[in-house]
Amino acid sequence: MSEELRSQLNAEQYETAVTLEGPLLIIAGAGSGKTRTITFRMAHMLDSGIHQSQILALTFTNKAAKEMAERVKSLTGKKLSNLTVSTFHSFGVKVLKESISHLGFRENFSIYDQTDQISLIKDVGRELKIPADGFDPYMLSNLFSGIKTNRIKWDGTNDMWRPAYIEYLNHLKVYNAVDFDDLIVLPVKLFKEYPDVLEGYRERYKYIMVDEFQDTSLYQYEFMKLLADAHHNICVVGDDDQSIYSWRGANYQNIINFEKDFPELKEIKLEQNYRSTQNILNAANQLISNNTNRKEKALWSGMDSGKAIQIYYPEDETREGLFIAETLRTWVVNEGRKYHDVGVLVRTNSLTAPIEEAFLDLNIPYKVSGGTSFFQRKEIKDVIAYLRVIVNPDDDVNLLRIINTPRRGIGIKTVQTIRNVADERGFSLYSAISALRWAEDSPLSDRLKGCLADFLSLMEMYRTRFDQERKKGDVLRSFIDAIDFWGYLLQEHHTNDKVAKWKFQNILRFCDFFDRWESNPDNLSPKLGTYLNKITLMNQSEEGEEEGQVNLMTIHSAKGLEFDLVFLAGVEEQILPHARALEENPDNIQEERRLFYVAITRAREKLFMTCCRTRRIMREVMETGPSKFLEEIPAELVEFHEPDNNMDDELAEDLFAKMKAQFK
DNA sequence: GGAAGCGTACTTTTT
DNA sequence: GTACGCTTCC
Repeated sequence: MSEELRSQLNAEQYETAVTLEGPLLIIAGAGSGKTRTITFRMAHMLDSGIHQSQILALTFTNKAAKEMAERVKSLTGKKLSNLTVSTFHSFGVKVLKESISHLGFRENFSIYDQTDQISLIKDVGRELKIPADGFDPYMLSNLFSGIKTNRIKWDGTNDMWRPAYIEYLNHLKVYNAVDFDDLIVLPVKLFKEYPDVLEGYRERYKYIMVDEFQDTSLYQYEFMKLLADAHHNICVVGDDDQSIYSWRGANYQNIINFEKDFPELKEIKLEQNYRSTQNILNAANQLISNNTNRKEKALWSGMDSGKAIQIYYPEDETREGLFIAETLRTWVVNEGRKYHDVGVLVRTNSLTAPIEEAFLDLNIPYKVSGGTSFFQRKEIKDVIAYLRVIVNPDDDVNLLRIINTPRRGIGIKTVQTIRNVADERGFSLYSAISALRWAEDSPLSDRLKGCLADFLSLMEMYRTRFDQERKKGDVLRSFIDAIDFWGYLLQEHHTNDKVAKWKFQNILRFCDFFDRWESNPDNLSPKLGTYLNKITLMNQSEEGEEEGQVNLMTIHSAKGLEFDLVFLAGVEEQILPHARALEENPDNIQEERRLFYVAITRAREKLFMTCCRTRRIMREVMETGPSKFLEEIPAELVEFHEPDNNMDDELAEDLFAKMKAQFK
């Protein structure tokens, strides 16, 4: 490694970056320069003659994958189109794309997100005539996920759902569809049952790196271990204190499994924090020391103690939003800072709404990450559903979504008839429609047969066009025109054509995304199916990295990020710790504390927390109390700003109204 | 049989 | 805000 790069790392970071062979466990405390260290490590690998195609780096979010790839590229100045940096799930897709036929699926399979999965479970319920009361598709989706990944066993309490689960699996197979869990579970199955497939990947990927290791599930660990077992060049980086995905199967016991499975490992701790002031760090350290069963860490910072943590008690969530908006604007204006250096964090997505309102009122530029993503919007999902059926006609869930959207006279009764035929013959709906189209003894009227025939020829025509034509973006535009989606939107929103216009704008944006993806030179095989699989795994529209915007997001999506100024809103009992998490299992208090820890350690210079005295939760105004986690932060690190009781409600209301008017 | 209109409940975190 | 269910109308 060059002297210049070396001088940018401390001793432990350097050791991490130059240890390329053998198993390596990095315990990287919050803000310890983890990303920098592992990008340097990858750069060093490339320098040492390891070919880019031999490296596999696995992350949890697309954002993290993208960032890591970009940083390695800019550090080395190389193009690196053969370097694999991807999420576990995307890597699973890649494996399945190549070899899923062994498992009885075809390579044009659909991926079902939780929404699709829930529609499928509803269909299964209807088919098995399960009475609606006590049938909770959302709960079942979690149960099935637990069963599939061995986190939950069948027992006396859930046994009655077994037939539904079996039916669910059958349907996936018939529809040629896989769910999110399958993206990990099926590759593992493939590796175990077809050793030559596994061998191929072991040959190729000689160096593996796993980021956010504390968030791996037992299944993902197995996936990773199968790949690494041949050569043992595996580096995992994690921090048990930042494990916040246990509800999704993450299990930081994997750190212990790793020590057991790779006993010759080298362990390095990165404990110097380069991010936060000493005050912020002390608060975080004190808080997290209340958790048991941690790996001991002594995070220290070379920085000044900095400002005390500020705690405010707004009257309600509207004023909380205004307080945050006001305060951060003052900071930006008075100290000449940028809006993008501010992060506003919340426990749940629903808490963003009042804060957004305040930002809109005061004209503060902001962006929300997480929440309902662009690709989850109804109009976009509809278009995607069409494309899914074009790629994979057997995909019943998506077929049902679009068969009568826009309306083409195929209603519930007709679908029911088709469903019966499909079930009788073990067909998918699409095959059943094809069979019924010309059938003499068809139970359908000629008019309906005509509608179905039109639908089929539309889909078939565009399947050919998407296959054969170069500019698929234009094919997509032509398709949207052919189904008259604009007319449909107008009709659906005849009371408010602004909504229709906005939705159509989104569709056009979607077409633009598609163009950009298609014309990206790194994109070796721009096939429609590949694109669909990619966006199903994409949470937010990666585009739009605009500067100068306040970042508003959940704590979960803030992991890995840092901001000069951080606001943590809704620091109240019931919210942080979240009531539902504790209800599920009182031990979850530790994970809630880790969430709080992650939130605090996002801040570099200044940290504000707000607890409302009352808050509207689902239309009801509730009295709320401050989070008990606040008591775990040493008082000398904190400045409390007690609510001003002299100011009565009306007066305050008036004041805020004036304040708002002033900035309109 | 299919479409349109209205009311109600929903929101813990994400690949 | 939105998705779903129920009722009513064509």
